[in-house]
Amino acid sequence: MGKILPNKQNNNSNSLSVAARRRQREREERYQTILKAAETLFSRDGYHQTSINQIAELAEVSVGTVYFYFKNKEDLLIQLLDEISYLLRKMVGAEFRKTEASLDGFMRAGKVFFSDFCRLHPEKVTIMYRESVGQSPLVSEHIKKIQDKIGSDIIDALERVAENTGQGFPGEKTAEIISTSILGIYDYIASKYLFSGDYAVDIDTVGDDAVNFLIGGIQHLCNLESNK
Amino acid sequence: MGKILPNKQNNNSNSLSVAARRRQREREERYQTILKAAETLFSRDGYHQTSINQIAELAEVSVGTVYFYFKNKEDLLIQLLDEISYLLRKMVGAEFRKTEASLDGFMRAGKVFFSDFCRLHPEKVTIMYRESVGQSPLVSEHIKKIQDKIGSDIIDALERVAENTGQGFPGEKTAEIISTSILGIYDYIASKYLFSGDYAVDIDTVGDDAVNFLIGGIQHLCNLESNK
Amino acid sequence: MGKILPNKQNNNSNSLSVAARRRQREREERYQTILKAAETLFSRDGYHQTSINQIAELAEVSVGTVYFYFKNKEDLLIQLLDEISYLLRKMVGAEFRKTEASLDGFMRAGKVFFSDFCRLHPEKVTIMYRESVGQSPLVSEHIKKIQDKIGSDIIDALERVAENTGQGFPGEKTAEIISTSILGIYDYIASKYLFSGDYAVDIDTVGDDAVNFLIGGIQHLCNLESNK
Amino acid sequence: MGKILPNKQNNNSNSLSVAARRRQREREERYQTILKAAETLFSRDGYHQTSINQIAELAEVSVGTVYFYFKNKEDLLIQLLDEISYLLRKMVGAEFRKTEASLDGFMRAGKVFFSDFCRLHPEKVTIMYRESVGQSPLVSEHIKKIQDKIGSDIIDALERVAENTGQGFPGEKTAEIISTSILGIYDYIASKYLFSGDYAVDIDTVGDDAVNFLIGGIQHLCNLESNK
DNA sequence: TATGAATGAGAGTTCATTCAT
DNA sequence: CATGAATGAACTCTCATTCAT
Repeated sequence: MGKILPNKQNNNSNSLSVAARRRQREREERYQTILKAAETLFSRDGYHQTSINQIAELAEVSVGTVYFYFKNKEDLLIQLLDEISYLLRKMVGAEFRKTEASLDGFMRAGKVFFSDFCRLHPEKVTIMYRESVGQSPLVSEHIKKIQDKIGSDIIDALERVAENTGQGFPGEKTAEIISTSILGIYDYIASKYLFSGDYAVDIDTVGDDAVNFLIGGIQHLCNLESNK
Repeated sequence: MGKILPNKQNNNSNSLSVAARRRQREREERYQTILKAAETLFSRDGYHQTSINQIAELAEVSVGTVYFYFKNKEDLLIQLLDEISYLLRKMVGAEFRKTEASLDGFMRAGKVFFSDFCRLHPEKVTIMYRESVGQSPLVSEHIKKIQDKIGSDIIDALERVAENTGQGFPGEKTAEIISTSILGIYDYIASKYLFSGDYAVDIDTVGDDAVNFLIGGIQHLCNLESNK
Repeated sequence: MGKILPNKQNNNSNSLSVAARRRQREREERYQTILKAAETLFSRDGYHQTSINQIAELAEVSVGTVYFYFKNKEDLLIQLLDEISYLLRKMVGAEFRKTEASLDGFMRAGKVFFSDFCRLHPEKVTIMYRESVGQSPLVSEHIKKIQDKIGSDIIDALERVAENTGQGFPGEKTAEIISTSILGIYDYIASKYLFSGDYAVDIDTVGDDAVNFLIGGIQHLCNLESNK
Repeated sequence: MGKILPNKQNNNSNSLSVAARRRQREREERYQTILKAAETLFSRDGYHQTSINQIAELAEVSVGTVYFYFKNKEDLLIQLLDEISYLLRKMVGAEFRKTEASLDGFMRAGKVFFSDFCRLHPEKVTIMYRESVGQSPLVSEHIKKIQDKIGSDIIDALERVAENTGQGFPGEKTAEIISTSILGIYDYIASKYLFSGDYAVDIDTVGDDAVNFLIGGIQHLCNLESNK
């Protein structure tokens, strides 16, 4: 993730001694252990209902150690959201890039989100979508940046598809609106069908319907025909 | 909203004395004053960043008075969400019922949401969509019920439209998925274009695009043709 | 109980109008209703766990009315303890006075306490013995007076018995010590066998043993022989 | 008392480092300091009249520290009662066991209670007997267990004495009733002559009379002759 | 680096008491 | 006399954060 650890030269050269390398490896493991503990608890109990003591306990380190690796509780959430959004963009983006920027790409990317990302990382989805709101200004600001980044991915994809098919967007903001709508659909569908135990449904089927819904929306707004 | 006030007979008969009626009216005013103060602060700073003391101060009452009218802080949020969702359903539902259960109805309902509800009650939208997540189990449970109610409204509307046009839904869960997607779109579009000061756009235009997007989604999933 | 009601002439003469007499009667009923409500709640939940609001609710009056009849919460407890101790002294003392100041009188008085007072008024016993400790200085002071009064009753009885039988007490404080011991026995036996649901025993049998125990104690200290 | 401190392995092995041992010792000292402060204030002002802030102030720690060592205010009282009852049982029981289970043992144990325990630890007696009633259900339950334990000690002693002297108890519950009566005597005598400043008497003399009183009671119920 | 005891501001909540009507 | 809404001081408890070891 390229996270630069505190007070540490990010020197990957092999000039480091064996001991130094071991220490660096251990540091990174600790960092991840703590982050994983936070992920587990934030997703299970929520950010505000989780205390640093609980995180330290689960990670089997002292509270002091948590504060050595992370500036404060907010930082812990921010780093977590960064990791999650990085993984999300990597997985979904990679799938889209396999196609030649077509609506089919949106379909495949959507399936990857519902069938792979949500299924493999339900806790990450919970945090991404549940702890992304109602936070302090500082965190809110950061979250907006993340969402803008993911939004940009979608807008870029939309524009390339439009270019490829020779179509355009009726309004200046249309691509952005579509992007925002898609994010809303992803969030609500994932939240409803993944975490509320009441719904015992096949996430694949649900994902298919949701993807078809948004494909329809795009076509309707842009007069595109699926090149599927 | 027909909220029954604490320790009060809900006696609407005119047998009440003048003094008693005045007191009851004052009680309801106080109740609304406090609720309004909570709305303002929750929407500006967020639920967790708002203290009961601040609410009392803004409402110009003592903390004790807040607790006279509301069981606790959670109750304050729940009553608020109830009032907001009641208003939302009333406004949007009334507009839909003006049509004869057609896709056009969805369009008009969507416009009412974006152009009327969001514009007139931006704070209510913030609370409805920002404080609806990451809360304690008790609140989460209540919120789920509210969302289910609104979701049911949409599903009912969808089914009546399908019936009217002689179409159907491909899958058992399709109507529910569409409903959930629409809620997601509403949430994200409203949140993005209403409260992030960066975007100075015409909410009407944005709303139009969003509504067209979801209309396209419905048609695509159900093979409906707009009877607009 | 001779409790003088607030701001009221304690005029029992028949010069009062019918209406005035009715009001006075109603006042006394209210007073008793509130006291009874307090008794019920204090005995069930304890003094500190009971609020004035609860008492008012159970008595079906407003909190203001409670404060009209009683100076404050402490006063409520004090009046209650006065009533209880008055009844206790009346019942037990009356029984003792039926005998000619003999050890037999102690026996009969003890039986009255266990078989009559405890059985008929378990809540009064709870309050008398459970709320008599751990209170504020003002209440503590009053309780000490009550206990001294009951203690004096016993000491008087002991001295009359000693006089009747020509015996004496070895030490200056002996009568007082016996009296205190008897009170301790009454308290603990009543508390253990009356209110802890675990013990399903015959209070009469238990009372008999307890009474015999204390009779033995008296004899041993004073070299008396039972004139039973 | 072998109280296990929070989050600590109860590792008594000498494998602990010097620093770790020092920290453990300091933790135990702090724990005792806070408990001692609570004892002082509870005994002087009563449990309900004492606030955590006062305890923290007297112990010269912060409120947070109090809550680091004790779960809550109730826990503080419970730990205190445990320590007191442990000491009481140890002192009185040790004295009784010096004799060969005779009435003389009861005498000596009684003297130890009045002359040693009460004189050395008047505050402990206050708490033991004044805060043992009128508490919340949770505390009440715990207190009942403690009293049952002490009661059992006495019953055991009584049964061994009866066995030694070839006597028996008239009823099934007699030993228990005697035990309860003795506890009542201890409580009332200690409370009256130790803490009510009005009585400046020799606790030894008072104790002697009280002990003789209960010895007489036992003999009378069991037809025992003192083997003194 | 790692620890974990200590901090203390601040939170939510209760409740005896008052007083205008 | 009776009401009950209003008060606000005081309480218990939490927890992010620090720092000496």
